[in-house]
Amino acid sequence: MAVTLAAVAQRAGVSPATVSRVLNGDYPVAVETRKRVERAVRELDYVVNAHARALLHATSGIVGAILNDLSDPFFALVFRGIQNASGDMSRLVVTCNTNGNPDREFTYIEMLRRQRADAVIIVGAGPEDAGYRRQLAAQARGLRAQNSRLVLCGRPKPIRDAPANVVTFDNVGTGRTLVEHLVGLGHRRIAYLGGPVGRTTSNDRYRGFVEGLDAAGLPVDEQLVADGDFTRDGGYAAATRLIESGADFTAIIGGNDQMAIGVLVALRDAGLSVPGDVSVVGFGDIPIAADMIPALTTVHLPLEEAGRQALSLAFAPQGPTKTVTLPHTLVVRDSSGPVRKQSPRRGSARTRKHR
Amino acid sequence: MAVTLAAVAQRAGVSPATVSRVLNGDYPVAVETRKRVERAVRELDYVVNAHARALLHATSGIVGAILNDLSDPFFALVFRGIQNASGDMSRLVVTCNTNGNPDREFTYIEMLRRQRADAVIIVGAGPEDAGYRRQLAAQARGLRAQNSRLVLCGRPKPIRDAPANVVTFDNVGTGRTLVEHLVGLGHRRIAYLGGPVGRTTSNDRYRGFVEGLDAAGLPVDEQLVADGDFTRDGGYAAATRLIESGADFTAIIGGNDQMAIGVLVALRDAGLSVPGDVSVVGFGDIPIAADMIPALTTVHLPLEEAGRQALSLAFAPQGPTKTVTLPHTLVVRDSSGPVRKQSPRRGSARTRKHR
DNA sequence: CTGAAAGCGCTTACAG
DNA sequence: CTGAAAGCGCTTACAG
Repeated sequence: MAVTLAAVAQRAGVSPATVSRVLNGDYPVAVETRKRVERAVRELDYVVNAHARALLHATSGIVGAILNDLSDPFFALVFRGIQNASGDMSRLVVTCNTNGNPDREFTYIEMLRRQRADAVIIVGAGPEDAGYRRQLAAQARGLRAQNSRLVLCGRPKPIRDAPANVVTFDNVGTGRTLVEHLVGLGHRRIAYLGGPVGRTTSNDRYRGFVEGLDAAGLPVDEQLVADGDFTRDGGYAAATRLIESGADFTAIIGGNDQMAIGVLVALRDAGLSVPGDVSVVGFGDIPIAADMIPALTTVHLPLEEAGRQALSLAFAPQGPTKTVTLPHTLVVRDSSGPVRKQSPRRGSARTRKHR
Repeated sequence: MAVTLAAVAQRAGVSPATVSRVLNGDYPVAVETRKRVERAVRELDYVVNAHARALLHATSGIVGAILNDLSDPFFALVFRGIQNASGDMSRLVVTCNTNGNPDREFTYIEMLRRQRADAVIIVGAGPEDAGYRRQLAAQARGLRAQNSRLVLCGRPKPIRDAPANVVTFDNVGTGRTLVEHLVGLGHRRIAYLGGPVGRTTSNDRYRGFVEGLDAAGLPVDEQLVADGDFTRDGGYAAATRLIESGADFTAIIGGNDQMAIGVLVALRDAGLSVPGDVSVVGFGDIPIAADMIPALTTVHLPLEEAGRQALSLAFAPQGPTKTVTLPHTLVVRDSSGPVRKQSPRRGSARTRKHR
């Protein structure tokens, strides 16, 4: 179907070996011959078959990135880091969206292994359950056996001795940081509208929340805690339910920035002011967070940097596995402020507005 | 290095042919034999080599998506449509970020051709210049010759007879629609802060702007027109320059939603109210547009649908090339309103706020 | 139901 | 500087 190297050889009147040498350019070929071959390549519009090559080299130049959803800014940013770091373009990055489904994750790993991918990077949280973790560790070993590697970006190793490199954040720490910030502002009744249950990131952030409360001598009020799905709409829904429950609170922590943005809108729709009536904070510091009104207080996570490091770990020389924990920083903006004396009331109108 | 089919055959005590048959499952194999083979596969953790397979089939199960930047919501949404449409997961989607660089685009097409990609989808605007268009058409023919295809998503064919399918929007129409909307609101001095110069989408939207003005009997005022780069920061910068120029205007059209959001923030920072002093509109209707304050009036583009259709065109049965133009709709929100009597003034405070 | 053999499109020692 | 030959890891007629 497609033009083959043999066809080029025939047209140029040389052997396939010679064509190959011209193409790869690292071998002496007579100038005349080279020219003839180059002309034949041009005339025939020959494009080398990467599969035939890969068969010889046992490497493919492909790296796989497995993520929940590329249209989520968290993943988009990490992915951009990955892409930029593999910037010389000699590599092709395959993206696999799992929508958080572990089965799809394994299917994709399998496909990537078939492609003899040079590395597989899994971005984002993973399930906490033991069965899943064992299976992932097995895949890590499989990849290693193929001379490929697994890098986890945004979650810890599934089991201690899994052959995988890790670049992640101190998610527990971020949760604690946010609580400290709010407590410092005088808040005592802090709601937590978290991410999907049973996943590493959600669990760790929530753990940090609990630890922070503990440290401040505050109890966890089940009424003020709900799970979500890391989406803007999920945040909106959870906040709406919280407001309608009549519960008493002066601050809300969203499981991530998108949820916090949903919370912001839900409060606005309910006629509550931020931070006058309720303070709102998130995790991540995605770009749009700063453009919200009020601008969102959040924990900055170096997402692009994480992607960049994940890629470089994927091609680092062999050696003992590494775990890199990237630092986070609290970014205080307008959505969090001192607690008010009374509980929030519908329809209150005080707003602080500036950037 | 990696486990081969031959190794499995040896361990199971059968021929390679038999192992292949068990793996592909479409051929009668004795139950006993099948079990032995399956066990060997499991014990050895055998994963078939996709390259060896591709060599036989002349197809790879790979589709390439070439886009400017996946962390731009426009592209992220289209890409999500592509991914979802190829949802059975038997295909791998390779993403290639070009950052708008045509050279990178061609490099990626070449790599995808080497991989014998089943299809290549290019998303977003392209340069208008003739040299580029000729080259792209040549690649389209090359792809066709390899039994692959090119789909253009968001731009027209480079030349009339290029063998490429197209799914796009009526960009000229969207520009006109926005002007009509603003003129209907009484605006006469409308600024246009457009996208990158020389690219199809920017040019078409601007053309629509000019046509709309024409239809309303209004002149184009060069003072009120500037180019940008389709980013939030670019919109912010362009709007800031416009404000500082002291020019007289009552509405701003951003080249896309991101630019419009930047414009919104710039106006806020300059103490101007939207839509009290200035109306702002954009193109695209990315999700966050509705969460801005004020919520952004924009032209809704069915981005995900475009991605979905692009993928399905990529695998549609052969035939004459198709061009699908998806409909757009004006979404009026809070950022546009009736024109005021006088010109905008710094520090005016009237705001309309609701959703 | 199973196996031996040819071949997919390349590259790379090996010879000359 | 150039070519013939073997081989990468699979699948698929062809035989039996």
